[in-house]
Amino acid sequence: MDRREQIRQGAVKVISERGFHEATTSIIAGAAGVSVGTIYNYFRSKEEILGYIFEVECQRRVNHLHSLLEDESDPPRERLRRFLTAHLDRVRSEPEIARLLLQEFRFSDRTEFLPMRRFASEMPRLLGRLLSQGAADGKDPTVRGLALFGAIQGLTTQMLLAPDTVETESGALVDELTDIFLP
Amino acid sequence: MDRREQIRQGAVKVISERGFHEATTSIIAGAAGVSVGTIYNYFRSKEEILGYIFEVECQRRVNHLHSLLEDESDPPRERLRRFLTAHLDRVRSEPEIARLLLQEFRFSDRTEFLPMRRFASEMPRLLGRLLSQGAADGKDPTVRGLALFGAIQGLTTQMLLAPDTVETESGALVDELTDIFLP
Amino acid sequence: MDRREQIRQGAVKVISERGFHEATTSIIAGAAGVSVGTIYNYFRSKEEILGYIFEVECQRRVNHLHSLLEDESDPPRERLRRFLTAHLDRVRSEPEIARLLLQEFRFSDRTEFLPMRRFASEMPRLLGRLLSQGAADGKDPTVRGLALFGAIQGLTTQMLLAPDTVETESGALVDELTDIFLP
Amino acid sequence: MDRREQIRQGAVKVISERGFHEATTSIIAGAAGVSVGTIYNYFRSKEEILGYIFEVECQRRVNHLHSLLEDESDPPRERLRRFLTAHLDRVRSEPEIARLLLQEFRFSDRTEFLPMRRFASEMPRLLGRLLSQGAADGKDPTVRGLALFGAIQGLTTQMLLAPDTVETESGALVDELTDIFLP
DNA sequence: GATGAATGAGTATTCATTCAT
DNA sequence: AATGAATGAATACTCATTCAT
Repeated sequence: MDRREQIRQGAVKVISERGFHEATTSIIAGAAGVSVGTIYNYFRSKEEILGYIFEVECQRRVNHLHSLLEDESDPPRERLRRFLTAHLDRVRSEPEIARLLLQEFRFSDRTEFLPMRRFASEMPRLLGRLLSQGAADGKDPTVRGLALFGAIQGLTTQMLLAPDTVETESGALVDELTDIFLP
Repeated sequence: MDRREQIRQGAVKVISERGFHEATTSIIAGAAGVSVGTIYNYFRSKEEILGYIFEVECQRRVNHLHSLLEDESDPPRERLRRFLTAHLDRVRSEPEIARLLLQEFRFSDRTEFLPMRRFASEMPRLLGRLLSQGAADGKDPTVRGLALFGAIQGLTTQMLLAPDTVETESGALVDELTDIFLP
Repeated sequence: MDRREQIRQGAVKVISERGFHEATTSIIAGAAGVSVGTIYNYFRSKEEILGYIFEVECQRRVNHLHSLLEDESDPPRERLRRFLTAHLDRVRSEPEIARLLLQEFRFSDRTEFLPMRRFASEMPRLLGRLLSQGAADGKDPTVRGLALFGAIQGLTTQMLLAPDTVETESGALVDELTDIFLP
Repeated sequence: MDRREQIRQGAVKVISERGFHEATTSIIAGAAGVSVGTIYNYFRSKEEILGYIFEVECQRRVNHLHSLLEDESDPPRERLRRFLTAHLDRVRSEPEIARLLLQEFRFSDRTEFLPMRRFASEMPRLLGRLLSQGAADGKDPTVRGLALFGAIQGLTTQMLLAPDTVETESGALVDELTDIFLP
């Protein structure tokens, strides 16, 4: 039984529901099915748990985008659609993690939060590259990458906050976003 | 002297620097030039201060957008540019407030955080309306509004986190965003 | 009401009974008649309380010895007797403090424990000076000072540990000690 | 391999460096080259280890003094000198143990600390007997025994705390102490 | 016997909030 | 209204001890 993973899962559940600060170590321990002490056999601090959650989830997303960029068999437009679809699916299937990622982002430069920072700089860069493959107009892709990254966050936030206002089915959402950024 | 305003200003300074949770009431009181006790004569709780900050700042932004919508003398594209320019200027002149707004957003549905929620639903709606005035293609403007709102947030975040990666001058940024959303 | 003093007294009682480590802040607070929080309005930490206790008590003893040294109207032998008598009286009237001083002495060089260290170096020096006034044999008084200081501690310890084995009345004890060190 | 002894030695090292309370069982285990669990196969509790350390070290000292008392071939003065010399040598060669003995003495009457208590009552008694053999003045040797015992402790403490203030070589120290107590 | 992962009671410290002055 | 001392609930983290392997 992988304790570190077990604790991570308990923490995701609790933190996404109550926020990091209201998620006490003892509640996390309860949700993970271990005792408080055990948490500290696998993590140096409560914050390290949050850092680890980001590490795992961010890596997952960055990896996916990387693989789409390397695979050049499909046109960029198609690859963007695939990424957006996968993202929205993940939001719908694991809303707690999405909520946690959006909510618990920390500006802080503590090492525990480095993965968050790297994620926030890497994703826009990669998205920018994808866009510039699609619209080879020679422009600096930075701004468009950031805009797309932000747009995705904006839509995700809305889906989590007020799902009924974004009733559009995933497919249509993806179409619209794609049209905006790769018209 | 408007005590409530005085306290709000102290709180903005302190919270934007240290985050809401590390901003103790006594530090806020110090920054505001009042005593802890006085805070509680004007606010029911520490969270109410945060709520009030959002109320003021969000209202300011919503009002501006409203006025742009009502004034139909200029074409939508021009009005969008004006809004984006004003926004970026505000970020550059009051980065602490921008940081605070981005960082302290709460999903929670406590009444104290209602202004945040309303802001997060009102702004995309208004932005959507502006966009649909510009591209009267009959499509539901919801998604585009959310995307633009998110894009603005994404750029703002980056400007605060890593200003040197978004060296583009305000004008160019505005141009690019406008081109994306009202091509 | 002098809170710092009030807390010091509560702490002396509790620490002398249970030892520093078993004396929890909440028990100290209870004994002092204040709440835990109040302790931290007057002391930075639990250890600072111990430091303060030593500061007060050590100062008291050092001062007394100083005054005896300055007053040269009586012969050294008489002054030594007066010091010993005063010391034994204090042990009998405030055994908890004596116990605490003997028990909680810390080798540690944390600033909180500086008063203890200074006490442990100052007293032997002063006692040595007193002895050398009495037996002007030109010898270095260091060793005799330390020996006397230690002898006093030894007797005190025994009086606290097993009072019945040192049944000798104070006067006789003082006589014997004086005879040993100023024969 | 005598596990109990092995653990005792690890504990002496760790406790003398960090103090009993900061010496965690796991650090002791590490220093002893066994695992935490093993400690509890040989000791009922952490405190029992401390008790055992005192038992061994105190016994060693008491035995030595006993043997000096029984061997009446040398005059008492010479025997006192031999004891003091041996003691100071031991302090210089094993300062950690001396430090531990001085620092971790417990007034508590828990059985674990009985050896300390017995030591603190036995040694002065034996020292008193030695002194009374040397100065057969018929006086009760109790006080002088306690005084000598305390004096030895006082000098030892100083040697450990501030070795440079007691630069006198061992021989001279012994001479002075002997002169004081057996003039 | 040896191990070391799991346990959870125990504790110093913080800080929002109150209320007597 | 303004103050700030007093409050005590709340919480992260430690570590002696146990016990299944």
